[in-house]
Amino acid sequence: MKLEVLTISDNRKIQNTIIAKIRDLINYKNLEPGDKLPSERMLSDKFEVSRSNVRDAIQKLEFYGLLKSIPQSGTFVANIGVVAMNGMIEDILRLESPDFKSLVETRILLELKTVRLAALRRNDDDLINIKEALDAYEAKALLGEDAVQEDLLFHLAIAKASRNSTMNTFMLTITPQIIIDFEKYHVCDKDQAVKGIKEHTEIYEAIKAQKPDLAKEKMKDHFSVLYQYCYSLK
Amino acid sequence: MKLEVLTISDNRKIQNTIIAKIRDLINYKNLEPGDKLPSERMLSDKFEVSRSNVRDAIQKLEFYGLLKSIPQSGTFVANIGVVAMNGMIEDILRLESPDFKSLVETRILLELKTVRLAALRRNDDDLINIKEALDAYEAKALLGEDAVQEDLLFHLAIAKASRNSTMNTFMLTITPQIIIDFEKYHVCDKDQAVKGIKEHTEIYEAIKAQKPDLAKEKMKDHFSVLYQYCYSLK
DNA sequence: CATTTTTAACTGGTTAACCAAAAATTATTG
DNA sequence: CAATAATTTTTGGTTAACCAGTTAAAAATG
Repeated sequence: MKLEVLTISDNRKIQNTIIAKIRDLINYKNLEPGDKLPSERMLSDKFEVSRSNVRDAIQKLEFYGLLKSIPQSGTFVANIGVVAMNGMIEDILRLESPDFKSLVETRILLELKTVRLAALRRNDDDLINIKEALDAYEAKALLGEDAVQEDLLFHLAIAKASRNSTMNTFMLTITPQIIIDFEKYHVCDKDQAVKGIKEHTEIYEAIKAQKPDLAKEKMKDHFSVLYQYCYSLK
Repeated sequence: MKLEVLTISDNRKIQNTIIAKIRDLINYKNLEPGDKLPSERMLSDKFEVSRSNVRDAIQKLEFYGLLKSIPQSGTFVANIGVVAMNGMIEDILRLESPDFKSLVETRILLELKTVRLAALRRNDDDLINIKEALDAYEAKALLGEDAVQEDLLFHLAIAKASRNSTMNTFMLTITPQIIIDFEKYHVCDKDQAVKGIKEHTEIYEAIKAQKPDLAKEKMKDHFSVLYQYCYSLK
């Protein structure tokens, strides 16, 4: 089954139009932090779009912390000023979907940090989780089967042990696309999988021994191929 | 106007319940990548929740790249395997809201990279944007007014110039909460704002001169207070 | 019987009516 | 006239009916 992405551009377009209109409204009416936006009904009426579309746009701005909806009360402008509001909405409207290179670049940055933090902060439960992920990866890789998923679950287990919820969330958001791209571009082949077992084990041992610098170095080694691949793309 | 956060826990709870049920369904029915999920109507019927709730849950899983909805066709399991699917849903269900320390820690990590990339990749337009943000900050800070917003817009302009869409998005997602926390904890006081002008200018000059290492160093200096603040929290 | 055409059922998305809680307004009361 | 109580209006959230496109089944055709 092939997954098409036809309607997304249309959907984003109308959503972005509404977001821009909300921005204009905030500016025109000089709405300050904490002020109430017109009701969803009024907005859908004013903008001549469906209330669902208005709700979706509000939800997106809520995700970025710019608005806050309160049931049976209203939608409110967040406690950031008009300047930041305008700047951020501008950026949100221009956001492009992440390319592979940008994803990998970010992943390497994040993981060199999470592995360090994991070595510093991990508790015994974290260690067990990481070990389980490592074993699952090893089992799959030794069989010569595709182990991209188990690979990334190992890395996610480390991110979890870093005790940094923001980095953990970020890792979660980029992982699915990375898996898809990896399988698409065949980034990981068989012999790399076996090589990966050793590298993973070394990373695990460094975290277990609570040696942050060593853990980071081992992760760096592990990423060397990916690093080159990433920067050879363009 | 005070913004309460009462309903969120309830909303998340029911949404997470549905996500867990979708996970169980995928496992029970052995749905593989590309397979079609039962229709929203069937799910809302089976789970005994409203179709809106089902749609919201699907939307969240879509955000994390685990599902894909196609109009007039169905909702499909993404091209990642069951192992990654289970692991990621597990993590998503356990995701906690980001604490201030985790936000700042992540921000410092991201910005030490984006400023480097910006120095390497910035074009003339990027430079103009950064300069404008710098001037706006300077004007506000010299007047002794609160310039937290202009401060962060300067940093967002750098993130934009880094030409890494993923990091740019991540910076956007954490910025509003950082602004709110900064104003809440009064992280930036008056004399720091004036000191900030010099630091911002130095960062700008390094980016202009396309000296990545210098830019990173200047950003590090700029963050030194914040860094200490962050790690003194606990 | 294979192939094409037509029809019916099903899909996610949209719309409009409805709900309960919160605000705002009006009426009542001391 | 101020303070309280009752009522109406307004709100985001929910529900159910509807829409247009897709998909699968059935019928027609050679």
